[in-house]
Amino acid sequence: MKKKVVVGMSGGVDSSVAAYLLKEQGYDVIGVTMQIWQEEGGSCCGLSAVEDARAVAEVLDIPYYVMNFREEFKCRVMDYFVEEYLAGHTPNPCIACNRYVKWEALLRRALEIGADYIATGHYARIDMLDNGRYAVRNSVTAHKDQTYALYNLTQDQLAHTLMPVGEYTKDEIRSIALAQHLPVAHKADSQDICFVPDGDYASFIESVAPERIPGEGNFVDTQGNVLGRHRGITHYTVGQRKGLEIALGRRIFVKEIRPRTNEVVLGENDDVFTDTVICDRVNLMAIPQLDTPRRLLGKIRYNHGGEYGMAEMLSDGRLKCTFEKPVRASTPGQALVLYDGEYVAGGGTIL
RNA sequence: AGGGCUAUCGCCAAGCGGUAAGGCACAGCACUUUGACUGCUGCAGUCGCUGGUUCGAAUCCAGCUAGCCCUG
Repeated sequence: MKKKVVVGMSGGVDSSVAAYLLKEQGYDVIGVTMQIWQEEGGSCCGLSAVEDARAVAEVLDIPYYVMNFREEFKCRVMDYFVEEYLAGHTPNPCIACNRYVKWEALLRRALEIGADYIATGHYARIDMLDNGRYAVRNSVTAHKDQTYALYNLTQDQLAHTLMPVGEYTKDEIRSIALAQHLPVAHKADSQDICFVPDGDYASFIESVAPERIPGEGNFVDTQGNVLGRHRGITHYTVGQRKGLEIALGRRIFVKEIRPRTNEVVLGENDDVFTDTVICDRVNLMAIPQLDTPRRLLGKIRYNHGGEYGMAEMLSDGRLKCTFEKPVRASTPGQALVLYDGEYVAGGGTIL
């Protein structure tokens, strides 16, 4: 009997080809588009996403459904996103969306309708290791790797997930889409935060929580001297230079955000490097535990080349990574993702 | 209401008689399946105002205006 798999179809090239590949591999494929937020125009799951995904499902001749995940998405992604910024952190909504919506919620619904797996169009692979653990593995194309945003998936989620696109390069995926006459073959890659299409996330936060946004405050230097006024801490993130609207005659960067005092600390580029990063909410993936310090490659943001460091668990359950070379702009709210070779060893939320 | 100094792009700042450097800020584009970083491009027909000298002035001269400092 064929294994049944639910493919999350965003209407983009990657997930469309994922559905095709799985069908070719002999799976019983069901296409699903997750409805996750209201307004149209978004790259992720707006109206065009549904239309495109439906068109692809028709070409592939697979059953297709639209499932409503708006509640989960609002709660686990949008609310989280806003709360983090209000707390002076810089969230990564894609990571939260993956763990809690794309996987937790979608997987539950998929299992409910009798599926064995869910699948996505991520450029990553999933292997079961010799130690019995599932781990996300780098895509064959290091250039188009998306493992960073998947570090937070659980063992159970990974056990029920397929990522067929990870075996190919982006060019190959487009070629397949073209060859199969998928109507989305030429669609542009998605980018930016899907629920903030214009990229103005600060205005989004203001529109959602107008009564809670902290007002203006002081820009201060590392000595505490006032340098100027800022527009509110939700407008800034560590390492930022553009948009500060303060002319000091030289490039200046955000070093720290202090929600308590509503201050934004500015400093030189050199001030924004650190060699130790501590995180909590740790999720271990390829490695079952981290009882002794271990040398791993750490990335502190999507698109970070990565830097080697010693990772170790602290007694309180937090994880500390001491890098061999200082990393730039370690930012609270972002994720530290550790790699053991090609595999995601684990990760956590930077404090 | 005496004396001195200064007035060049949003901020800082070159220029010293030959036809407006640069930095920061800002904008656009590129890069990017988070926020950032980075790169590229753009950004004073005009030098506080009004006259004068000169072939030619932001640069010299006079007056005015504004700000700063010192002394009553």
